[in-house]
Amino acid sequence: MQRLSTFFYTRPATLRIAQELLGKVLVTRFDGKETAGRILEVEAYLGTRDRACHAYGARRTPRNNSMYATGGIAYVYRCYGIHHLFNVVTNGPGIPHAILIRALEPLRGQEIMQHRMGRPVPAARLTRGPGNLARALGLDRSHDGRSLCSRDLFIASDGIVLSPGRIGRSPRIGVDYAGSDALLPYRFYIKGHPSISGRPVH
DNA sequence: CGACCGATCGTCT
DNA sequence: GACGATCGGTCGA
Repeated sequence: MQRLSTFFYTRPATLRIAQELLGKVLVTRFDGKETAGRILEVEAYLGTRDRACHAYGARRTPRNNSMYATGGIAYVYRCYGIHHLFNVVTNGPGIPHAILIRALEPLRGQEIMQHRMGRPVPAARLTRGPGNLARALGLDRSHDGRSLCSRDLFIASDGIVLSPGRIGRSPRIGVDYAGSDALLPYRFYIKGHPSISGRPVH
């Protein structure tokens, strides 16, 4: 397992990074409990001119402040008062790009994930959907702004390389309020995987 | 299968 | 005071 370096995240190529994150492994080691999952589905949010992005119009508030930091940190926010959504901040300082992680394939610590969900959950649904996976990995607002090159929070490559033909692409989910930007094809996923959220568009 | 609905609360207007 | 980058359950076709 090779941990991704700061350089991976700070490149000014968020759409490329989004695709490269597919197949990588997100790991948390909180409270001595290791949980890990392979990234199956992501969405890119491209800063101040993207209506679906929290930084649209250069909006900067206490909530989205970490988007403006340099790449390689987490942006975690609360959604609908219930869920936490985990993002990877990319690009250089002052450029508020981020990639939402939408689905994982559970690899390690499934017992711990089950316990965190607080109710019986089928294995395939444990880390399907951004709210579910954040909960399963123990991610919450307290991790906002944390480095993704930490001992207890990081993304690694285990050498698995996806052929381009296995990557699907579609508009982002749940951003109808974004007008024409809701149509931008900034969602990427591994085709045909049972833990993909929403409906794959081929 | 698709449509709809309630939960629940921090954030911003 | 309104609103979500969601989720799971329910209802009807």
